[in-house]
Amino acid sequence: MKSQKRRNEILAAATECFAKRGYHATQVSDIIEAAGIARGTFYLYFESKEVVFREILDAFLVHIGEQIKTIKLGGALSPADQMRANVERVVDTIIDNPAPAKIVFNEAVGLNPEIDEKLREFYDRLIERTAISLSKGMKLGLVRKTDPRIGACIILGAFRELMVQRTVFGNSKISRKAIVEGLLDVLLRGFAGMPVAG
Amino acid sequence: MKSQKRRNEILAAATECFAKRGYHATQVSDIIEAAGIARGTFYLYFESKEVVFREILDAFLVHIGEQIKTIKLGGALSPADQMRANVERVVDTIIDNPAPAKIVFNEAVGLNPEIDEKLREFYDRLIERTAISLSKGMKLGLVRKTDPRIGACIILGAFRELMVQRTVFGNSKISRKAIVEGLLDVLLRGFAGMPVAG
Amino acid sequence: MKSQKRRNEILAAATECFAKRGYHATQVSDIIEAAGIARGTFYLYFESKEVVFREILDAFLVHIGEQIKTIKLGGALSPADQMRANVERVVDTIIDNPAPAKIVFNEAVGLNPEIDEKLREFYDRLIERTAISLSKGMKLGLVRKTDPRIGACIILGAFRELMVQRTVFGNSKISRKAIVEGLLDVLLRGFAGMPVAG
Amino acid sequence: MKSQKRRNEILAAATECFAKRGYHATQVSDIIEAAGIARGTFYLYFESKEVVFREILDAFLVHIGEQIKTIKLGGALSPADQMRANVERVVDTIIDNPAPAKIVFNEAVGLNPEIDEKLREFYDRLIERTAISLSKGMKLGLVRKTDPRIGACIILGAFRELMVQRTVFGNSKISRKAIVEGLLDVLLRGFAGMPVAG
DNA sequence: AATGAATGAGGGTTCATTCAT
DNA sequence: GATGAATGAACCCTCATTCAT
Repeated sequence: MKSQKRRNEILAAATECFAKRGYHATQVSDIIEAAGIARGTFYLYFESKEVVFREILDAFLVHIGEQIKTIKLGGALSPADQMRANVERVVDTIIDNPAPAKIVFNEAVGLNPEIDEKLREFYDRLIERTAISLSKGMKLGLVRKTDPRIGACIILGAFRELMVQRTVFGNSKISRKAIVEGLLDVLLRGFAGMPVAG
Repeated sequence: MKSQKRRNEILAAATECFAKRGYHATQVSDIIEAAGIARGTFYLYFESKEVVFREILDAFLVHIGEQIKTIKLGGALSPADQMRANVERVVDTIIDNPAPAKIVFNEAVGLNPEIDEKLREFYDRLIERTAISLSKGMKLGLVRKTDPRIGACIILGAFRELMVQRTVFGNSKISRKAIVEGLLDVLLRGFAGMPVAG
Repeated sequence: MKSQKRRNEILAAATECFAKRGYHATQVSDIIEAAGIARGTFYLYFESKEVVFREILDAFLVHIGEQIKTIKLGGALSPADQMRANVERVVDTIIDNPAPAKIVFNEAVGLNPEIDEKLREFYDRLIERTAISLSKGMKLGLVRKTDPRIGACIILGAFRELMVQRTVFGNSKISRKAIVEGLLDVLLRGFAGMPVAG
Repeated sequence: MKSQKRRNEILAAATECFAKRGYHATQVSDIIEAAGIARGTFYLYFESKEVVFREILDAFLVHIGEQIKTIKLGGALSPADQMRANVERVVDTIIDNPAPAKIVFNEAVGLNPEIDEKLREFYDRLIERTAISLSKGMKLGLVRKTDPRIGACIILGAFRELMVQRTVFGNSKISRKAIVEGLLDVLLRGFAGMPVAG
């Protein structure tokens, strides 16, 4: 109850610090100062600096994962609309949580093998799910025939880059709408201005 | 002469170490061991660990930058072919230099404000150039009308992701050809299997 | 009344902890867990961890001291029997209280100057009393002429070692009887198998 | 060579500190101050505070062990003389190295399970060897029939106590000669002033 | 130029003790 | 009396950098 609240305060303070300074540059001193607590209190709630970091990461990845619903046929929404809804939910989640997003994009890779593994798994699953969706779409004629895994990488990479621009570099000119519309438009129709032979 | 050779040996050793372990996890001890030199010798050639890292980064970014030629009209090659040539050169450069590539993708962001600034500049310039190319293409009717900066982010993000998969995760199933063809195919024509209204 | 009982519970729990893990390795957390009380409660009954330790030590030393009666002449028991009775009482006390015994043998020296001083005083008094008894015995011809303090050290050292074997190393093959008989036999008659010149 | 010398300097400084203040109370700061070196230098030669302690202990136990020669029959020296020589060598070694001796007697037990095990083994071997010697002596009629292990404990305990008095409590009134003569005299002939029935 | 022993600032973690409820 | 969350001084160890040889 109250203890949970204190825990969340520390988590929030740590998230801000990690986002602002990065993992290595943020000292436990920064976190406890930001949280307004004593050194010992920090260790009352978390085993170590690394554990806090991991928990922030985990929670955010889970949260993001929950925004992505598997696309189903025959429902009220068309596959394209379902996809758009997925994109919108994830974009909103990231825009609403810039600090953990920045941590994931910026700081998480290369810190330690376990964390790397966790991130890799998350990303692999994401690619896998996307590739499967593309494959289904191909069977239904909704998606052109391409290598689904390469396609998944392209989709996620494009998406990731737009989010990084917005979150890490703080380029807020890149609006929610521009991201969603641009992504869907380009990825669906391509850049080519006129039919390309091939 | 000989001194220049020694310098390059250290640089090479450091590149391997940074690629394998990341910036923070590689100690100066690792570098000098890999280079087969004494501790003091390292500091004869480089001011600090950070300076070596910066130099590796710089050299690679310059090298990559050199592979990208501005697309010109009216030459021997069509704009599309020039673009393809650009993509191929960059892909080859990255595939041939996996260690510095891994460093750039994995480790470079968040280390320190100066390095971040440098990376950001590099990336900004890349986006800028890409966006300008897209704009030109739009004027010529070669490229569909879209927000050129968003388009540039999508292109670079898609590209980056494919290279990360190959370099960082060591997924060598993603061949040079698959990258180039997949990227050009999808980005030019889009995923949509049939004309999309709108 | 009830308060006294709670105090004793804490004392007992602390004794077990100190005996099992040693002074430095037992944390206040161990004691309160063993006692089934809250952290603050511990400090209602004792000023500090060290004070508890001191109290355990004191009580045991007093208790041991009470088992040793000054040997008197002309009573119902011979001096030898009085000595034997002393030895038996102390052995029994130690065997019945292995935990505080282990603490005294194992942990008490070197912790802090005050405790050291207290132990030293106790031991000095023990040696003094033993030496005086030996001196008296010498005057009466019951004890051979030797340096009484050296003699006292030998007696107490031999005794101590047997008790340590039993208590600290848990060597229960060393029975009460073996200790008492062995000690009296050897110390009275010596190891020599045949009269030794000198 | 020079490095070995520095190592020994640190070892010597640490030995003094441990002897003076005890293991827990001596900080690495104390050792480096005593050795006149910087903090990092300490860790250049030893992994940790505990490792230095262990090394001091080990070296001293080995050294002591080397002073004790197995008693042999039929040589130039009688068994009694060999025993006396053993006692004299060990007493001299301890008197000449009061600091490590104090550490072994005072500080070593209860620090950590591994160290405890090592000390216990050393002591067990000592008791074993002594018990075997006593057994042999009994067969030859040189030693009266008693439980050899109890006898060994008595001998070692008596010896230990005399050395503790001298080393730990700094009681230099207990001279080398008094220790050797007192020990041999009492242990061989016993305290009894006149034949004791039994 | 090369060496490697020496340096010491810096930071994460522990745990006995306190105090508001 | 009892509780347990909060405190913060204390201390060990790391590692980039220096400098005498």
